Amino acid sequence: MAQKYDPREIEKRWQQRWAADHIYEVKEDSSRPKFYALTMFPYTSGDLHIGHWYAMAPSDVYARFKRMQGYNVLHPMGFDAFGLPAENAAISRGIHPYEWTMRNIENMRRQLRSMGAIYDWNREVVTCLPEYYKWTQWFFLKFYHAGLAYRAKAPVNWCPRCQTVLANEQVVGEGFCERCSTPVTKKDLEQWFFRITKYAEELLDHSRLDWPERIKIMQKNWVGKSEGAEISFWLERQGIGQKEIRVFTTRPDTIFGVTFFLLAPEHPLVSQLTAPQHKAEVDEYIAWCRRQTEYERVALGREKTGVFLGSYVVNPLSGERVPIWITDYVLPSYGTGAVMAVPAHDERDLEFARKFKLPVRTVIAPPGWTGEELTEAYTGSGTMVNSEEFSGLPSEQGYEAICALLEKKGWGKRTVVYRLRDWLISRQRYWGAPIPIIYCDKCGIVPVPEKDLPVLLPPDAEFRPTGESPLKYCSSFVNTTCPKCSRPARRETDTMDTFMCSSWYFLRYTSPETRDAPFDAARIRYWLPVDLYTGGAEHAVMHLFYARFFIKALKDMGLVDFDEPFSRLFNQGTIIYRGDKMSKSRGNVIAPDEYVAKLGADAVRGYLMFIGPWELGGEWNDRGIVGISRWLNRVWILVTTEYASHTVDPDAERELLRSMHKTIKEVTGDIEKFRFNTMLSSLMEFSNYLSKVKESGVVSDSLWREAISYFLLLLAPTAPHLAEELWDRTGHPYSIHDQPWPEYDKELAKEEEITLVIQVNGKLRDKVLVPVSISEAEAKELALSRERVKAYIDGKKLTRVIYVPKRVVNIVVAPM
RNA sequence: GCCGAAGUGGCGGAAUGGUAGACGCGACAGUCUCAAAAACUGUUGGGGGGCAACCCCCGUGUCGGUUCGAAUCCGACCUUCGGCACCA
Repeated sequence: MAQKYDPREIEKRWQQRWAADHIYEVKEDSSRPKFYALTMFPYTSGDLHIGHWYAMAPSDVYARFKRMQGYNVLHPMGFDAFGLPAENAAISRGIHPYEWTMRNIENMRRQLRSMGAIYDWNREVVTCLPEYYKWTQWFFLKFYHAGLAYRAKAPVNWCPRCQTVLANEQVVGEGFCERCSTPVTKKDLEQWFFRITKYAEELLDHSRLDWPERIKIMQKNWVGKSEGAEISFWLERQGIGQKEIRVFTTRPDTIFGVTFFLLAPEHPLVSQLTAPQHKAEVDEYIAWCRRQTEYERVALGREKTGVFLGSYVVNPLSGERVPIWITDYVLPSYGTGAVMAVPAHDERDLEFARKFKLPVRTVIAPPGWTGEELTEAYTGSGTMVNSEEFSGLPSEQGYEAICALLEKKGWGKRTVVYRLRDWLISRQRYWGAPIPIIYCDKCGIVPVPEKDLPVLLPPDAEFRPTGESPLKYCSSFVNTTCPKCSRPARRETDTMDTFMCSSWYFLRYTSPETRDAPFDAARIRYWLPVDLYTGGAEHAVMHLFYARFFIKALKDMGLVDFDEPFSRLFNQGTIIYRGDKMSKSRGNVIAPDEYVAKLGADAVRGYLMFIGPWELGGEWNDRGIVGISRWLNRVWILVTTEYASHTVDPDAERELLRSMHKTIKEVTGDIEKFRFNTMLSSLMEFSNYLSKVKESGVVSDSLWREAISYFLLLLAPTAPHLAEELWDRTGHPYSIHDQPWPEYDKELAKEEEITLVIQVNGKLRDKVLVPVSISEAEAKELALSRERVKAYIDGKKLTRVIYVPKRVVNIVVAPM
């Protein structure tokens, strides 16, 4: 009696053997082409759920496939280990973040091992360990010395009740504190920034990247490039040290339609431009704005607000005097924080004008305009009117003419503005890499010397229930001496955004043991850039964007010789369970462990890939997985029970060879396209077919053995344990995972006969099996002579006969 | 509001200009069994006709169009999901 398929026993045994033999250890090898297949590393939340497996199992299949194709494949794994949840655990449960994180890593490593991936654990990277974050700090210093890091005041999320800074993730719903549900406000603090805006233009260039179109579009929108002009409006009032205020506009051609002028409430000239009799009202408005939450301020469909300052600017082209207002819809951080308002041609300005009864003047005539008042803002192009000497020009020409005039007179210039802001990397938290800066009363801002790195997190910090940064109150950490003058000094207590850690982890995988540098330069040259990066689309504009910036900056510093980290990007979809994205906080996670224990990792891997196209994600279904499990079981029986050849039928042999080569072709193509669902369908069809062949026993023993071994090779990336076991049991040398990927023979894969479909007026009327070699004339003649077709064409006029080789004959008839 | 993706049996999905529903789940029927489960075999889009082998009509979110032929291409719309959102 044959042994039963016991995935638990098989998987454990092979995982141990592979580990003992180090078969997945990766060495640099210049004789083979390299392939760096990277999967986004997980955050150390504690448990991997099925969503993580959905990201990791198919990418492991792809990496295994490349490996069998002869590439030297680096497919590493590590842990994104700094971050807020660890600190929250410390506050609520009294566990130190380090302990909480390391315990979680322990468990996640166990889960990852059970998946049977080709991760080389010698290359593991953990971002919260000093040997890693030392280099995160080192990079900070590099950026600092390159002039890419600076300190500035910036608003942070502030909970007035907890008296503490909140990270964006701690602001929940419509702008409330996660802990006490108080509306969150803004508070200005000195913080560290990275000058990512310096790379805005370069970051727009995706031309050499094989990335999904939608991610590129999201990044483009994030950069938000706008071309326009900067124009100076003259200040009427003298004696305030400045004669003009500059605005940015994308529509200089509408300048004759300016009927009022807007400043952000935060604009530095507001107080000087406020007339005494308006001061009280202006102060009150500014105070009101400050009380607004970010969410309220930016909420759409909100009524426009603002106050008149009591002063005026002069339009440089028309010489017209227009009133200055302040309003919160003008953002201080975009453009110049000042706007020339053209209500006739801007929706927001029109709303504002209507609310405050300000004049509206049409200066761009829409096609067919006859001088009536516009009912809504016209933002398109048209003919310029009411624009002095520019009247009559098409607005596109007017744009150019006005820019030229402004530049000639020195009143303005063409310019480009980006929505992208500099990257705020300061976090007022404990569980992150400390920013290696010291403040000295005498020397000012002093970077920690490289030799003193890492600046270690103090293990004895106190975690307060309010969530205030423990570093701030940890005197052993804060108090230090100035590296320059040796006097008492204070350490920076902010830590770095975790996106800093994930901006370079893929470099560290190449040489995690390197002590004297963040990475080994020669190995970086060998492995980088990453050939294929896979992960969730939620990182489209944060992680992926920061990492690109990071690498571009390193390139300019001469630390690496490439300027894009990820040549190809692929986003898998999301696994849904009970109508929602799987997450711990939603309480709808499916743990892989019980399925692995019951049905085996191979079944879980297979089922996840069978759900549908990888990029679409899908709903986890408890019942669906048994289909894969049953199939693996049938494969087991197919291969482990003996084959008995009765007769050898050459036609059957040819048919088996054809089927085999067709399957190789399809499986190879599907993996390349990440179509793992149809890859599995092909494998199933082939195994179903093999079962039929086995029943009839019409092929030779040797051909049967060959077919089985090819089948196992194709199955190996998907079900690595089962394939290895069956490879072993069919007498092949260890290991199947060191075998070359099979190649198909075009000639053998070719069909000999095809089903020719015969249509009349596009409707299917008959089918006939014909040799592939059939000629067009033969096919047409055959189609017209078919009994069933005649019934539809007799008595009609034959107008055309269309032949599509190997597919269809369509007979077109018309009534007589 | 803008940008992007997607709508196909009871369900997941296949087919990206040429046989709609591959493969799998579920359901139904059968084999085995005292019985049940498991396993295996068969049937399974809807409607209609025939004793039958079979045959006909309809059918890929909606409405139009292009084409000999459309799930697939084009136009308008509806729905769902993701992202951005007062950026001058």
